[in-house]
Amino acid sequence: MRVSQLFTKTSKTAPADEIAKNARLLIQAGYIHKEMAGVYTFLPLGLRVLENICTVIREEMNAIGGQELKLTTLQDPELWKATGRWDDEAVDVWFKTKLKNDTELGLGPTHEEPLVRAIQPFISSYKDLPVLAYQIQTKFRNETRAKSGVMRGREFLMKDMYSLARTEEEHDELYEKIKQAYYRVFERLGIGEQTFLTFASGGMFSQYSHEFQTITEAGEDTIYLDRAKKIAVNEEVLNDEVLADLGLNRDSLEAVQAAEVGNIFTLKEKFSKPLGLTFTDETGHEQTVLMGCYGIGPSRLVGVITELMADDKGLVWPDNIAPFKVYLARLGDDETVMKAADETYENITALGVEVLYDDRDARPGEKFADADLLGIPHRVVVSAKTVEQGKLEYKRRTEAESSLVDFEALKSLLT
RNA sequence: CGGGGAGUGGCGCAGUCUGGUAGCGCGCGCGGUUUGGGACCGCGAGGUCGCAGGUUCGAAUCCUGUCUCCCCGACCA
Repeated sequence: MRVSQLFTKTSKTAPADEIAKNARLLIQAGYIHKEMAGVYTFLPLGLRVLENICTVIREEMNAIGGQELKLTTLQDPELWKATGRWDDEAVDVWFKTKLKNDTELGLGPTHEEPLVRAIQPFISSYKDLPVLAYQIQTKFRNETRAKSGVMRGREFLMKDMYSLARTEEEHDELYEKIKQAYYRVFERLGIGEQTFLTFASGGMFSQYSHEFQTITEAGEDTIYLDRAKKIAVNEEVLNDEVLADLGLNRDSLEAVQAAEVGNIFTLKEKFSKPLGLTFTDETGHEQTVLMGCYGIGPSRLVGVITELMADDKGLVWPDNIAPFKVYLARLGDDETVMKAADETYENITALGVEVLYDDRDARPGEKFADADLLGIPHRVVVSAKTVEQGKLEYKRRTEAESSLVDFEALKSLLT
């Protein structure tokens, strides 16, 4: 992609009405556009990052046998009345609307009910189980206060997986398998080091749920962390009984701010029972399916990764989720430089590496500043100097010094 | 929802207290000089001053109402 063709531009100033670092930088760099409070458009560069995150998640969900589907955004009140969750008292974040004929509808804040109803016709025997089904879908939640940029929106993207098991043992196995997949996801997204399994409230059906909390000042939760054991306890469930149960010592805990990037829940029969999701077991008896649900917020992750990695020059993306891997800056417009830069663009692209080629008639400082602000992990410069020496200038976003390399060396740095 | 702050060209801001018909920087267009960390000169385009009502000869400025945005708190299935 040529910068001259990209319709977004960077700005020298951050928006005045945002305080959250993630929103300020993502808007300044042209990754997102704020539509309303808590509602953000993903522009081309931002969408690439979001899609790259989704790709990592999909690969890991598919690797453990997850089957992707897409549930609807519009929700049928009758379905939710069956589980008692249509009532605003029970779920206070509903966006509700109406059909022309006055029938009420909702915009899905989560999807347990519709998932159960969509899958129910296909589950009748123990032979049909277990199942892992997931989707990546826009959720709508009427938060009283949106905040923290893309980390807490009213409209946001979520990956939600649902497990359907025959027995508690089977459920536990699935739960553990998904937990391990989550570790791999956060590892691949470059936040594995800062992300901790955290014990949180399990609701009515299990003692705990597990959150994946990433340490960042921008986070909304306070967690108590045992770094050596690599586990944490959410402030909301912290008490002596819980600590004893988890084998943790209060003195070895460290209180830190963290952002919830994933949450896994045991649901047991909470939704399957009222909605009649049952199967016939080996002995011919009807049993209720045991469920679990497992969420990751890709759009929130864009914000969390920004908060965690950005520096004073702008965004910083890990290789595998960057919108482009290489920022190719052409300095000068001599014919030889133009030709060399065009060739370099083609050569790197031919390696299967995505390049953002700054072919603009702009001064070096502006190109370097944009390369930094956009957070592209590798920068390559073609100029009269490099052409003269038959080399390319290479620098990582996170390093201060550049070096001259030949194409073969560059190739090994990029692949 | 309670408390606090703010809405003025695309972006960042001044002007509001003390009413007199809107200004600066960036960006944008044209011309020229420039070219290794956001260059410079000249010319130019661009604004219902959030919205509605009121006071006044006259309102960005005063009054009333309303909408929106941000922050703190509460809330977070």
